[in-house]
Amino acid sequence: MLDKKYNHIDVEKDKYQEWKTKGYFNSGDLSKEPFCIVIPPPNVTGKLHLGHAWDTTLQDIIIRYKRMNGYDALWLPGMDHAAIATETKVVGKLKEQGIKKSDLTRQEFLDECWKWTDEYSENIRNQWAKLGLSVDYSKEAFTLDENLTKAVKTVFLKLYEQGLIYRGERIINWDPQAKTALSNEEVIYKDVEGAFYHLKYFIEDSEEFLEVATTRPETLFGDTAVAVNPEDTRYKHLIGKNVILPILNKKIPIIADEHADMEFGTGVVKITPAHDPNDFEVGNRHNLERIIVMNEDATMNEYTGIYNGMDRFACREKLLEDLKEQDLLIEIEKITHNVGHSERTGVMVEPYLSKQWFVDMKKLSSQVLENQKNKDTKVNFVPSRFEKILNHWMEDCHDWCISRQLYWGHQIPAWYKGEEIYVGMEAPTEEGWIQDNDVLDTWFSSALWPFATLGWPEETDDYKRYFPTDVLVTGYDIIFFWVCRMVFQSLEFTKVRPFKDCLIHGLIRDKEGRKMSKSLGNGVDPMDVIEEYGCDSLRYFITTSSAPGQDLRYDEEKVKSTWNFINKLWNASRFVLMNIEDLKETDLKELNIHDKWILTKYSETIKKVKKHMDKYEFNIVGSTLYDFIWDNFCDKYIEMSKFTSDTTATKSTLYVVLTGIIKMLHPFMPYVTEEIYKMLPIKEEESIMISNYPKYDKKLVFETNEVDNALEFITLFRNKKKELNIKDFSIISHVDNKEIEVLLLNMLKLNDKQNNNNYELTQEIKLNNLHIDILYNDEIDHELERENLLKEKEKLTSSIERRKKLLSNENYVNKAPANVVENDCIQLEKEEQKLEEILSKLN
RNA sequence: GGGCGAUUAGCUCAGUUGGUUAGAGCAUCUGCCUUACAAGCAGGGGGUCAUAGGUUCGAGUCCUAUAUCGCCCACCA
Repeated sequence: MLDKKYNHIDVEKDKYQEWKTKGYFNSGDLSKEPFCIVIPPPNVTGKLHLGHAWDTTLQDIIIRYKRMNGYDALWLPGMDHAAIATETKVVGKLKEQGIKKSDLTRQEFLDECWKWTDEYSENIRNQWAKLGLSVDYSKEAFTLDENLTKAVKTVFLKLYEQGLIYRGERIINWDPQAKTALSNEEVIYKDVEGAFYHLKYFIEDSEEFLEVATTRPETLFGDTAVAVNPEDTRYKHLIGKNVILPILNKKIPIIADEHADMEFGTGVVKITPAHDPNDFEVGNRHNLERIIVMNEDATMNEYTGIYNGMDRFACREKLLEDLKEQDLLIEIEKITHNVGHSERTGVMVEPYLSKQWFVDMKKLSSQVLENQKNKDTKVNFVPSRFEKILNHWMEDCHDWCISRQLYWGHQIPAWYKGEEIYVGMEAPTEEGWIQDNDVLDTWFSSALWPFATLGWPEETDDYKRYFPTDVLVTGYDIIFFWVCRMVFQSLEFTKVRPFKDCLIHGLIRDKEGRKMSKSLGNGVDPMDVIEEYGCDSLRYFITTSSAPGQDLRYDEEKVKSTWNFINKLWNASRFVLMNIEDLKETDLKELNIHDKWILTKYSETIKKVKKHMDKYEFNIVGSTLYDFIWDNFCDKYIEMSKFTSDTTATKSTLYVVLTGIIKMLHPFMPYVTEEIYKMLPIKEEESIMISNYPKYDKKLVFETNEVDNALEFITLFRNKKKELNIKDFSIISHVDNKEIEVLLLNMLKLNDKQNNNNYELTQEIKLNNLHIDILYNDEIDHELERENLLKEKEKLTSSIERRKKLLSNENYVNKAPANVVENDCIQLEKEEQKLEEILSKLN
């Protein structure tokens, strides 16, 4: 016998281990049609948060659903080495132990990273288990695995051979703490308080000066020109002359370049080709020298004279003091401006001239745009609006800086000997070649994830069977980081899309709608939620509480209410199990009217649920099941079934519907549904996980009008009775249909109310063909009754008027769907009848 | 500057290709311990669907503006 209350701790105990041991998570049944999802590999940097719980639960729902629908479902798990993210963490951990990265050799440092990875990947696996995820561990991958490494090298080599990967000096985003280059996507722009520093650049052999405004005065050591707009009449005469660079007292030319905006500031801009991307372009156009003035850690270098060795910000302060002293500082104009920060270390990014590896994006991105025009081969975004993010990013993308000055990652397969470069799968055999020290951007390897994890570049059985994958599930925040890159790499190397569908979900927010973040301290640990409310509650809440693509506020009250729903299911199951203990086989031959009624609602529910499951509309599935289970099954059918629970038909119906319910809920709530399934007296499989999903069966669909009508009548009767405020009464039934009459008398508890005739008054209760009189003594408030009747009369009158008007409108009658118009007629008739009754009572 | 989303009950949100008088959870009010469940049951109340136009027989839904909030991208010497 089940406990009276659902206990999620007991229910969730040991089940995952059992499923895993029995091999239910494993794919590979070649007799079935394949279906594949690859997990977005979490970084091995920490623990999973609610966003992961959401993302992975969605995938688990899809994979369990497909498995139950007879597919060979492969959900391939894995993790990402997360180059800079992990390296930053490991550096931090070493720092706590008083060890600097530079104290270790490359290999020693990598050993530390592997230790970290082992520890954290085990944590993540434990969390996957806590979340009940049915991933196929036999296929688990890691971005630094041997075959992934091979894929990475192959891609690098092939792109290099095509000239789509090149090495060059460019202005890149430099993270001075991690001492590495970053891609544009790893830079986060934040509004910060800053200033425009207006400086005097004196014109050579003159008392006149140009007013130059800059937000980064410390870069002036790298100035190799000042630019004015060629059309700018204020300065035209100065073009070709020189100005004296403050502090260094060096002559630099005044040049004319479109880059100088006449409308902005003074119209004069200092040109620092080694420290600004626009200035770099200007420098190229005018053949200007590129002078780097900072070291890798953003301290000033020897080129800056007395400032050598100072941090960039300290230098700025001291420099401003010195400029002020020399009367070269005109004004400090406070502004807020957008400044780039490193996504991982949080420090201000320094635009910095550096020799790096880049991917030329022109061909790759145009392939994506071209492919998205073909509806048979494109990636289908769900919701479709997110396709715009992909297209937009592909239309306007800069070359991708892929080299990182880190240890943790795929070391770039390029070797140097003097000026020579060799790119290949293995080191050249001759002496004297030295491999590039740098590693690749972590997204370079994760871009290959969907096909590399399945064995590419080898034509493995898995690759042939499961690729392209069926659906990728991820948040909208990483479409341009990751989804875009998977798409263009896949198109280039496998010639097909990496996944047919791309299901996008939103971000998880706190109760006030703020992003969950460490700095706000408003993060919620999914493991805590699971502890308190159970995994099933969390999973159902998180996947059914928002429309596709919308953000979701985490609200503990709603998790609680989900727990209540599960408790409801639990108790309904308790009731059913108590009543079907002796059921040996189902027999739906001699059904009672209410059995037919629930079987019909059940069939409709299956149809609707499947339709929305197939469209990934889990919120609709959630509410459909909730309504069916709570309102129809529990509140109505179970109540009705109590009067026929000794019949095989009702027992069978209870069994069939409950079994179907738990199967449809299983993808959302794997644990409680398994627990209930195991207690069923008849079951097709030893686990619900491997049972068959319910199928819509026409034979279980019946005409249900009579019961629907009866249920409506029950509500009406209860209302009337309450209105009359009577305790003592009798009834006379005028119901013709015996089965319906029995149902009504049972449900309304009227069986012992039919024999007493000593009452003065009669209240008719009628609905369509149903009619029961209540006999009672006059205890009621006539005023109140009259008031209610008047209210109802008014309501009916206006509704009748509305309908009459509608129906007299030819346009409406001709153009609206027939069933809508027909329904209007029926309703109108009913309302008129009702109104007549009310009028007669009022007189 | 470009784009996207949101605006619906006190709160959090649904609302499918336009089709009855707009739904749910929580909260609230009334009455019930009816042997599956009081974390429950039976009933209520509560909404000019942000604003203004338009299309249509019919608009929460489609179109055009506007407002407020949020996000993304780009620019910012």
